[in-house]
Amino acid sequence: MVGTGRPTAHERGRAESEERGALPRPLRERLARYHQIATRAGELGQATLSSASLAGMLGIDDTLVRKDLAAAGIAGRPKVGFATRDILCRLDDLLGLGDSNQAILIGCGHLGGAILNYAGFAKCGLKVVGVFDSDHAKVGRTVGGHEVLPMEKCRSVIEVFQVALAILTVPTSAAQELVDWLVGRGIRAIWNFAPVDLRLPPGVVVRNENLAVGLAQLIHSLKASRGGQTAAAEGGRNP
Amino acid sequence: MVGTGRPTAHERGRAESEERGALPRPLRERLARYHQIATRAGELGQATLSSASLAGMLGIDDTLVRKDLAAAGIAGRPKVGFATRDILCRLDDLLGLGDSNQAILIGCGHLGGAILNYAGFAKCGLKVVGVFDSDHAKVGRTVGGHEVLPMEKCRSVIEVFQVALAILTVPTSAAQELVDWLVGRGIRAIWNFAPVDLRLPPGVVVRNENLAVGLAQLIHSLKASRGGQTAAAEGGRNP
DNA sequence: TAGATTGTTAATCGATTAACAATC
DNA sequence: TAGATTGTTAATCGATTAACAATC
Repeated sequence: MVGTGRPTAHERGRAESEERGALPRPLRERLARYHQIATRAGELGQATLSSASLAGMLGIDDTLVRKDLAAAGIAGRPKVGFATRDILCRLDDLLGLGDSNQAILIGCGHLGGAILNYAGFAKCGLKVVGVFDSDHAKVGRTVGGHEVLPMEKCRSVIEVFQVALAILTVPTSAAQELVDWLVGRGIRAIWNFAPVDLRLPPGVVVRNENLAVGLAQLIHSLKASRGGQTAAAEGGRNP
Repeated sequence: MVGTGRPTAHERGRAESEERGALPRPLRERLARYHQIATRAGELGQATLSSASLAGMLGIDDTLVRKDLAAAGIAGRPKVGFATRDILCRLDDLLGLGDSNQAILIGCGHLGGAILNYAGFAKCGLKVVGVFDSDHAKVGRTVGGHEVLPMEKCRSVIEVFQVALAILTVPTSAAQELVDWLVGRGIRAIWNFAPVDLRLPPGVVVRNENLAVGLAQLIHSLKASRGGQTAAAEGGRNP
């Protein structure tokens, strides 16, 4: 940066996103999708994937796929394609999915229970080491193989396991206060399912899943396409 | 379009997204968020919202907020801000959330049950008129106030209620085949929670919620921010 | 009035696509 | 070889921001 004035929004944005090798968000989202497709292809015994086939599945240009994979450091072979194994290994590494990612889940309602019962997140290295609820009526139950613990034990679990990631499936009204407390205890990443945009201090990352916003967009697409022939695929991104 | 060649990808994309007033995706996502914030502000008795306060909550530039609201046809008043009621009414109308949006839900597992038990989607006008599962052991149960029906009855429910929207909470392996069938029965929009990118004919819209992709991105952000001071908010968008 | 806020145009920037070369 | 596919540079495009005018 040159000059003495305060940094512009562009300068701030760039400084934040470029440190420590963070990827631009659109690229990162596509990489996560390539990873998912490659996982399935691997299970089906498919040894290679062409940029055209990946592009077809995502509804994007095949040039973009090649650019993305090149940016991720994955090389293909002309006339053959990209090795499924290369894609998986490199993206596991780049996205950090190979490690064991320990997490706690707070709020053991229907959605919390659904997440605990879904086995697929293990492919991202997710390992839930504690499940909590402030409702003492729920404490002691077993959900998805996890015993529900009282909130009083949350602090020590975070410390003992050095947990960095918290999954929040609590009511909207409780979310912001809880997040502030969690950040104070050392939590560095929040997967938030409450329909509210949480504000966080620098150094903490959040993903607001916000299903209601997704539904609103889908409904708009539906209305807009009525009578037309719009073929639109809505992705699953969360800002 | 000029010339006789086949349309370029740009031309195709433009033709698809501009017909019948569909909004660019990033804009539409922000509009859905403004709607959500305005709903909450209204419940709290807040009569006006400034572009700066909206921008602060979403972590974006306030100029962008004013541009967005202007694009939506919402006018503000200097020194006062935008009327909460104006935002709500206009976005209800523009996004199509004011109408009753009838839907069916297929796949009554944990996630399906969580969706049926969440009241917040009613704010988007969502009304579930049928819940189905191919597992006969689940048929007859009541979930979130809905009786689970056998798949055999799905066809007639779609026809009788003229349902356009289907919520899919079925296993990945069943998703594509089921979607093909639903489209044949008249379904025009799919809210898909299976971690797979469904392919659809023109005229049908999909939103792939794909939580695993969201988790993968959050984990990457966490790793990338380690040691740094990255303040990143992940949105909840789905391509 | 002065000041705060909206409204709008021009500039900038990042992401995507087109064109084409390189390679197996 | 011929052909299919990857790799890369330049052009394009859309979205965002900066600058500033307008308004209450």
